Amino acid sequence: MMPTDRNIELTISDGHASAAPRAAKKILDVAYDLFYRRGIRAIGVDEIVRRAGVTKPSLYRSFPSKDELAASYLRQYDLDFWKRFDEAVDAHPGDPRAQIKAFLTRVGKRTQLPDYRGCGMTNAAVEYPERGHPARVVSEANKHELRRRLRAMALAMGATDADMLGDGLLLLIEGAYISGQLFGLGGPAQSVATNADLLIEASLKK
Amino acid sequence: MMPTDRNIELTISDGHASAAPRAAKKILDVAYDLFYRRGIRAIGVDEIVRRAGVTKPSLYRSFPSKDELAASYLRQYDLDFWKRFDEAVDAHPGDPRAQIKAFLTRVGKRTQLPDYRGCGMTNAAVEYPERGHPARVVSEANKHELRRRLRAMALAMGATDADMLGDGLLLLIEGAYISGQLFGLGGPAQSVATNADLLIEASLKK
DNA sequence: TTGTATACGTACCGATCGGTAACACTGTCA
DNA sequence: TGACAGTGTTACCGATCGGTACGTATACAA
Repeated sequence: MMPTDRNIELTISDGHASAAPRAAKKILDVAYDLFYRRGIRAIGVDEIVRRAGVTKPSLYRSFPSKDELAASYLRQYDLDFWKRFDEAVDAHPGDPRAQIKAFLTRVGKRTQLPDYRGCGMTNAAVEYPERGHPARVVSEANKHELRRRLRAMALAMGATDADMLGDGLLLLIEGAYISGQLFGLGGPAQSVATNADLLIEASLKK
Repeated sequence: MMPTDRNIELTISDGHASAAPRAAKKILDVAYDLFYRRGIRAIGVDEIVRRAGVTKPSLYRSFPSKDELAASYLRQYDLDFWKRFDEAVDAHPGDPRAQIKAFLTRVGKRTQLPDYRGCGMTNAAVEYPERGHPARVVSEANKHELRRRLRAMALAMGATDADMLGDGLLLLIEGAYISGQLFGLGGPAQSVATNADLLIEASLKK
């Protein structure tokens, strides 16, 4: 769940590769944890710097604003998300149905953890409905890419209507993220992989 | 989307039937609209009273706190939600599959509206992850009841595994709420009814 | 007319919000 | 040695947060 060291420079300043200040990493690590677990709006910058053991000026030297810090958190989340996704994909080369099943089995397991808090991307989009908000922009980009990949995988499976199946899988995934944090242990999210496989079976060309 | 007059007394003070002050209704109406469209944490009590044309003491005479006002908003949302749900149910007596299809067709249409903001219950649960928060309590109760009813309907349909199908439908519904506000027009939520029907077909005893 | 209760408004509270100005200290590298 | 980047310190800003003490207006009953 924590950002990895080698990605910090990319995440903090959106691409330029100068050495990242030391304090910035601690700030982003703490912000990542707090934003994810308790929500972005619920956390003030004072709490972040306090728990990171730094001061506010250090935060504002590395991040232009709290909104941009939130966007940086989500860019890190994006990297972590695709790492998990690609692990499932790479485990079953050439078999998109097995890839989906592997990914969703893992999602289903994660939703059953005691303090599961859903998808950081999804949550951020709920917290910031205004179009163009820095955090929302990152979130929307992640979801559009996920949709594109799911539709491509549905096509590779030979679905009767690939876009329909891809979107159906996306709905199940988002539903798992949300109901995972709403119901906790024993909730509907545990059945996401099975339901997805049922939907896939029903969507293949006969 | 607005609370109805006849429900205000129930909603405001959680059951006791004394006459509700006149200002309380305006406050709840305005809070309903603002909380739903822009989020609970994003709206301050000052903005609510200003747009309601009243003053803060009036708010705090009818509602013990902002958190309780949020809970009142969700109690009203609960009434409105079940009204919509039961309209779809009543339109197809004795035919749970058609009931689900009717409800989801309507949900799918709503998600395509320009400023669709998802489900107020779901959004509130994302905004308030702390267990026991007044708003979250209402939200969780609503979702548990929805799960119960969906599972009962799946059973009435004659599903091979009714709980599995009921939970699958819940995942699709929550996915539609979220992706509706994430993708907007043309997003995956428009296909929720079709995907649900596919899943139902695949889940019936052969 | 007066008493009483209820609803409403003015003005204010301390705390926290995101964000900044100014300056001292430290380590690195030329 | 000197320059410089990064960090720390302290103190502060105006705005807004949720919430309240207290006086006033209005309605109805006696």
